[in-house]
Amino acid sequence: MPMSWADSVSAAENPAGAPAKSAYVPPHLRNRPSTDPLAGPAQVSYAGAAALGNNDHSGYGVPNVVGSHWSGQRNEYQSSYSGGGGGRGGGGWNGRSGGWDRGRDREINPFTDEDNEPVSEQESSAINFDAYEDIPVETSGDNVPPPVNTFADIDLGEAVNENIRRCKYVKPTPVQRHTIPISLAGRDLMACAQTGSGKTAAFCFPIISGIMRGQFPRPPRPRMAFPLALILSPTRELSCQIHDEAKKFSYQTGVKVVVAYGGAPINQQSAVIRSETVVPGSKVGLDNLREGNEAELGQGLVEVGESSNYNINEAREKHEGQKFKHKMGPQAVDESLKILEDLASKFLESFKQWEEKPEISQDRVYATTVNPRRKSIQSAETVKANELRELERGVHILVATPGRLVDLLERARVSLQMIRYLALDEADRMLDMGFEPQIRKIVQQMDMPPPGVRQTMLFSATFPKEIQRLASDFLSNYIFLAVGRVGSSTDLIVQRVEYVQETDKRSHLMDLLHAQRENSVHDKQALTLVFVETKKGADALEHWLCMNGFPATAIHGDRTQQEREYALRSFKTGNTPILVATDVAARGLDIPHVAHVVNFDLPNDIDDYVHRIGRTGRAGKTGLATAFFNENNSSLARSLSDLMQEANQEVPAWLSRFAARSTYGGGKNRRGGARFGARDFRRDSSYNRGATDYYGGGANMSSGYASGGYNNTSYGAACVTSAWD
DNA sequence: AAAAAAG
Repeated sequence: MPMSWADSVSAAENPAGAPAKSAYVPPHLRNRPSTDPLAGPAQVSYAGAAALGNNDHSGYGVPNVVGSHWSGQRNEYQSSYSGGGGGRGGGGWNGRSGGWDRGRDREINPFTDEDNEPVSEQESSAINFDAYEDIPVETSGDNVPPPVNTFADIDLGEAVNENIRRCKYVKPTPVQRHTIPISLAGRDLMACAQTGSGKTAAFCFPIISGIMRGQFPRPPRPRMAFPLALILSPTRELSCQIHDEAKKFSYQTGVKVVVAYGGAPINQQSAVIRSETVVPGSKVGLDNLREGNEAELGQGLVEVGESSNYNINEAREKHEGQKFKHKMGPQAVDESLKILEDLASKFLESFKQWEEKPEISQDRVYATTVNPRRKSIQSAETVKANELRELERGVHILVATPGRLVDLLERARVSLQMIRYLALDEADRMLDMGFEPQIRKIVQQMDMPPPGVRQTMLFSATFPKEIQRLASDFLSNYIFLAVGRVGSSTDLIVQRVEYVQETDKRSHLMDLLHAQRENSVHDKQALTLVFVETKKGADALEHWLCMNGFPATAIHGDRTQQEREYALRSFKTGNTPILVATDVAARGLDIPHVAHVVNFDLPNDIDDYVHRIGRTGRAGKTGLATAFFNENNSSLARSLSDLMQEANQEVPAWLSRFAARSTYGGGKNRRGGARFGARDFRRDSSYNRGATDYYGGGANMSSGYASGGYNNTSYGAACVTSAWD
């Protein structure tokens, strides 16, 4: 067997004796259930797959079992990269003992912090699983691995199975049933499935499981992150959501997930400093400093002296006790102050750089934080520093938005040369005009292994043909999978179109909201999501609604990240049950209990419409989608009326007339037929003309749960809702 | 034309 691309890279980068040749396992050989379990703890040099062969989960729930998961061979490399396994003596975060281990042993349990009240028996039994019984699934491609019926049929490893149980996932969703075997077989995938169909788990499970069992070359450089898997998504909120999910799925597996995105800091990023500007001699505000999620400093202030002296004792005097948000023992305070010390010295270092070298240097992160004109350091950059630090401490799965990732790549803080898994969520958006150059840069122009070496999975609810063509550049002998739209035959989402002149929209909306208020007196949780076309429009409508006594908030891309997250949280919790949004909220976001989506302004693209209304009717619950239509939307008339017809919705006569009058403009031909978001473009005659019948198998149809074996009694489990997200 | 994504 010739040396693979990855082998040659790791061999070149790893002259120091990492067993590169035996370390790389090609995708088609990975994840074999028959893999010698002994290979786990003994040989894993990077991913720490101890959990695989570790069926007794004595470590679970017992925080201080040192090394139960990272008990693989210790060596200097592992110590310096990921903080090492032992904790005592060796390595640790930033050379201090206990950094990484502390984080691992006290890995926060993502399953306990659910802010939602538990789902009652009654409510959960109301979840309409029957709606999914007949979801059609279409696959095409070469040698498609057969779907599985239960999680038990899939060998994801005991640690992942445990997390599936903790998530209360009873059985795989249709997209999971098909996708997981495909990705476990190492195959590339283009999957067309509605958000809320369980696709995040569908690509996370195989990635996590693969990382746990795989053997990978060691990261060649200590100050650079070498993720094994990359998950890209088009908005910050969606990246966060994926990160949160992935944390659950990887809990206690030793697989480390990091999220990177732009904008203001949030808690999920491990250490967050907020300070507007930092000037020598002034105070550095530290807020919400977190290390391994176990220590939190609130509103602390640290002096940064002009003389470059940072007096840790002074800081201790100031901060011990009262100023911490959460009470921490002296040891925790001690550790936190070490963190402060480290941060402060980095600040000072950056000041030196500024003084000595006003030019911004590319690879010196802190240098770029300096604004020579204002003689200050900008706060956004301090965030980046923390994200970087998190990355430096080791990452297996990186979840990111494209802009920030490009930034990290240009700064050479992240290398993609060890990527084995690439997942694009909302792939059609990622490959449209706005994003495509960045995605191409990331996937094709940096150091990511090519298709065939890495495994690539693309997911979206919609997949226009042109986008499929673009996307096929990123894939190798892929399988196309289309899961029928939920609600297509079951009317889970009732779609209504109303003719409303531009000037009447507000009063019309008010009527809707009034009616809804009356109907849902006893159901305070009925949330309404109102989509508008512009950011300005979102601000204006929010203001108008508030003026008129409706509890509304708004989200759009011109708001700060803090505002965006605040709005989303406030909406989710029902504090402000009306959310006015631009398309930033159209895709992928999982907001339970959205009862009504109002297209105050219709989008110009029918696919955007599909994504927007997909925010309701989730998890088998019914939802309502109302659209305001007028002459300005005539280009959408045809595709909208076709879509509604396909979904067995009532199409008003006036809309049909609009449709008949207009040419096919605003939308694309929905080639997929009534029940799919798209079909494999390779099956189009234009593509296959003259070619051998490579995909000769054609489409394989299978009806969702036709082959049974399901235990219907288990459908009513609590929190099953989230299995679909 | 607008929105999103880096600052």
